[in-house]
Amino acid sequence: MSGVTASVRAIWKAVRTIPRGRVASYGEVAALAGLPGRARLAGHALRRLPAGSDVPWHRVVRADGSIAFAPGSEAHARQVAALRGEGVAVVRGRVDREARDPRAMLDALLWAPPGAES
DNA sequence: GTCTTGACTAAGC
DNA sequence: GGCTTAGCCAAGA
Repeated sequence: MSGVTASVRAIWKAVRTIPRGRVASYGEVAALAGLPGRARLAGHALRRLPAGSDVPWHRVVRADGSIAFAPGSEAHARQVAALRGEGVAVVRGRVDREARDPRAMLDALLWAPPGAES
């Protein structure tokens, strides 16, 4: 359809499963998309993301919870603002631990894998 | 067709 | 906490 590969679309779909007020790392998103270890692919998928899409890309951060964009950049500020708007605390360019608590990994399994919702 | 770059990660120092 | 190395895949030149 849009020239993007199925893998990229799988990433987008996975990002949409991230619950509001919660964040996921690129690696988690890739795993959710059925592509474990392809974290870098997740980054490309988001970069390929068309403007105005319904994909909450701002909920995707690095493995350590830091924003992938360079601090001070417009994209960085926009992501921080979007996260805060959902109740996610962002300090020094990193999301608060609460949003990426290890226990949240259990929730990841409850996010319902593709095709399991409702 | 090959080479480089990139919104990454894990491991080692 | 930081920097470097190696591995991964896709898009652009």
